[in-house]
Amino acid sequence: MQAEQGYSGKKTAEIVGISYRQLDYWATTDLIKPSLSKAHGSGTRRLYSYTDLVELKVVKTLLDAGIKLESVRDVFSFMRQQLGEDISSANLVIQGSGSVLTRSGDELIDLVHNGQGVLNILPLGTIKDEVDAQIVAFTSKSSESTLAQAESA
Amino acid sequence: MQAEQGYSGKKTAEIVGISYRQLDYWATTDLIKPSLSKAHGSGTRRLYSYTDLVELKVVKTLLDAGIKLESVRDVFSFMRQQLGEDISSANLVIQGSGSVLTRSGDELIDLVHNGQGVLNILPLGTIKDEVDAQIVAFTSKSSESTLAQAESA
DNA sequence: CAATGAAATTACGTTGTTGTGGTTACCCAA
DNA sequence: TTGGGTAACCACAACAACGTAATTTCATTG
Repeated sequence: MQAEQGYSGKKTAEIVGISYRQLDYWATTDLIKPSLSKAHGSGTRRLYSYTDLVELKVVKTLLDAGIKLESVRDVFSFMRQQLGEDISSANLVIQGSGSVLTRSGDELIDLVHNGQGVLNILPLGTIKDEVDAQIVAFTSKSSESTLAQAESA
Repeated sequence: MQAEQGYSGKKTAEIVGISYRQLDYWATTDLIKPSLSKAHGSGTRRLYSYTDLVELKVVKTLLDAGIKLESVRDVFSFMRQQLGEDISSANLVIQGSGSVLTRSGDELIDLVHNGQGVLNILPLGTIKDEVDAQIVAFTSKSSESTLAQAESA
């Protein structure tokens, strides 16, 4: 038996807390596509990676905060490049046109102090924690699998 | 001849930088209605106050920042009470469900530091300045009228 | 008072993001 | 190999937030 080879569409939607319709729509409209295995017709299966889960959760969080999906699309055009490793301590800051990833708290405070337009601040550490919690909650029944394994996807 | 008795619909839209359709839609759907004179049928005129202009500019700024109008409606349910006098130094902070007005910068920093969910920060001083600038720009031709008079509306 | 310009109203179309439900086609187990 | 389950796909409806273009009705000027 293989270890978790990623997350199915249905399980992904459950973990992230979105509807399957949303997951599907976002995939077909090129917002977030499954990086492990893309669909190629009816009957085929999508396979999402752990990083995909985090990105999807970011989308959901922004939507819950009242941001339009259209704006979320813009954010991800930028964020996809920067989103490398230690997201945990970073903050995503959206300023009208562009977006920034701040590593230290000081950077963030500077932005807030100088702030001219609207600032939108999203702590990524919290996002990751929530995803981890939901993974544990939904994978507990499926026997053997540690979080460490899950995140390596 | 009377001094500026408020702002007409068309002039208001120009000053704030929105379409007349938006102004109309927001009025008929009870987001922001003209406080000096409401419409009561075709041919009648709406009359907006200076405070109305600032509120409208807040709406536009939030829209430009990618916030859904539906969320803006929620914000104004709250903000309408607090929006009294010295807005200039205040910041509007939106946190998922509710909103807060911070007077000092320290309050704001605290919120950012503790921040769990998504924070949306809007400096109201800038808004007021922009409205003032546009009032001057559009009222210059209409002869006599100082900004002090305009703000007293 | 009548005409005219302007502003509110109405009507219809559009677009993006879903919900719902049916259809197709693959994957896997028996 | 052959079903059966399931996941992707498709079609349609709905809704909010407008754009655009008549159309009504007032306010004001001559």
